[in-house]
Amino acid sequence: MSDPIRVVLVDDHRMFRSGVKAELGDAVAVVGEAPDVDSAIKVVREVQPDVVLLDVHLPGGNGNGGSDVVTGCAGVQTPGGDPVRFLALSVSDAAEDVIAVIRAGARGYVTKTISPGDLDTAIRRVAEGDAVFSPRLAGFVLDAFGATAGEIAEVDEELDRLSQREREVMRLIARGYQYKEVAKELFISVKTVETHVSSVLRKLQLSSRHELTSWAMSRRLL
Amino acid sequence: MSDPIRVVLVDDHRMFRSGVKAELGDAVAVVGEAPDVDSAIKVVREVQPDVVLLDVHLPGGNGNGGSDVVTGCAGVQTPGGDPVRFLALSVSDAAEDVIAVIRAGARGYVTKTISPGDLDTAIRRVAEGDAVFSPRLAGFVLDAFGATAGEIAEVDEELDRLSQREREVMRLIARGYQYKEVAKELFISVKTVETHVSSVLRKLQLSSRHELTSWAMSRRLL
DNA sequence: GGGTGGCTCAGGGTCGACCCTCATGGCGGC
DNA sequence: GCCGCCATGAGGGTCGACCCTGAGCCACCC
Repeated sequence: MSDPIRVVLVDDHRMFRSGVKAELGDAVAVVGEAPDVDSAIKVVREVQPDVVLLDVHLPGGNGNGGSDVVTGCAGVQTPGGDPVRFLALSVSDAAEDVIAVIRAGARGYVTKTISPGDLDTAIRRVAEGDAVFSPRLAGFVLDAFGATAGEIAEVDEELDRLSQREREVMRLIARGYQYKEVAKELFISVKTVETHVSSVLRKLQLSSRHELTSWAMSRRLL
Repeated sequence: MSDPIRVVLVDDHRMFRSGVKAELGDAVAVVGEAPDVDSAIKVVREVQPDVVLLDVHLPGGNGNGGSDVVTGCAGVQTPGGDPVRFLALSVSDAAEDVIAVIRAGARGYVTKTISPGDLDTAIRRVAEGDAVFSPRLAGFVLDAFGATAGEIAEVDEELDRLSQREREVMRLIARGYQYKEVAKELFISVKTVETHVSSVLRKLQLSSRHELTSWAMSRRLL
């Protein structure tokens, strides 16, 4: 297995990161760690690892599928070099979490109950370009993707009409964040948040944040 | 600090247990581990640790407050020896989780985002009989227990402090009704609705209708 | 090069949410 | 009879939510 695989760990619990490192030992080289989305992006840019092992529920992410987490990282690929692969590591085995993550570009999804040996294997396979899923998840992952013939598409047409940024704003608003808080969270101005919210409400044909909350809940986006 | 404190770790994620051990190092002696409720009880009986550090959401527990986890362990005390203390370690910062755990007999509750140093301190304090809570949680823990004078009251005392009319208004507001709509529904003026809402928010120590919604949902009042 | 769409922001406006103070009348307890 | 709680409501204020217009920047596409 030539050189050890270079891995970046992203998880907001330092304890957990430490545990993964301890359990994996020399099997892989942990070349970076990050507790949140922003520093994750930075670290991944710097060290260009083979695999990013990341928790789905992160501060800065919305804890809700983590698509922005992964897509945020996805922009980080070096055109010339080897691609950076993402392996999601989550406590959740909910279908929507898994599908959102895969949709966002991750190559695998395993739960935190995985044994160190299996995790090692999963990391290697992802590094080689394979897709890896915990056995319990494999079934409905295949269902979801088989059913939609190629692209994910179709799943939620209304949601698809929103841009990435609009979706991020939408999720926070639906959760009860104030504009000011959303602005701080996303590092943009309150005015920009207003603009995005207006677009979201218009595109979804809703008229208030309360309806947005119901809408989001009915689609299990929260 | 004489002998190191003897700790049993209970968490279904081996990675996490390993991380805790690695981070705490020699500060405490991890004398046992368990991934689920049954083996936790067995291990605790065997080794009689000073402190049990346990995740709230465990297989075998109901993932819903974890009271059976802790009560299960609570029966394990040796009459003669030093008492075994429980420190809950959870990803959740939801009030109901915290209160259920405390109610079940735990002496502290910290979130998994805690730093190793703080966790060490928390373990020591719990071992000495103190109660320890993450700062964010301390507030409503005190509220919950101060308000109910000793035992957790059978009925919801906070809810009892609301008058009949206030409760009606509260329900509608929590459902997303606008003041105007509530007024029409109850045949009173908007100004009266405002007054009631203010009372409700003050009595429940909330600050917005969004928090009201969460509060009401957490009590299944919707 | 021009068009399109996404992301960013500003000014300025309406209206709802929430607060404080104040006032009325009824009802029950000390 | 006074006090306290409740229900009702008004006046007046601050601030957040939401809208419209307009605008600059960038990336992509034809």
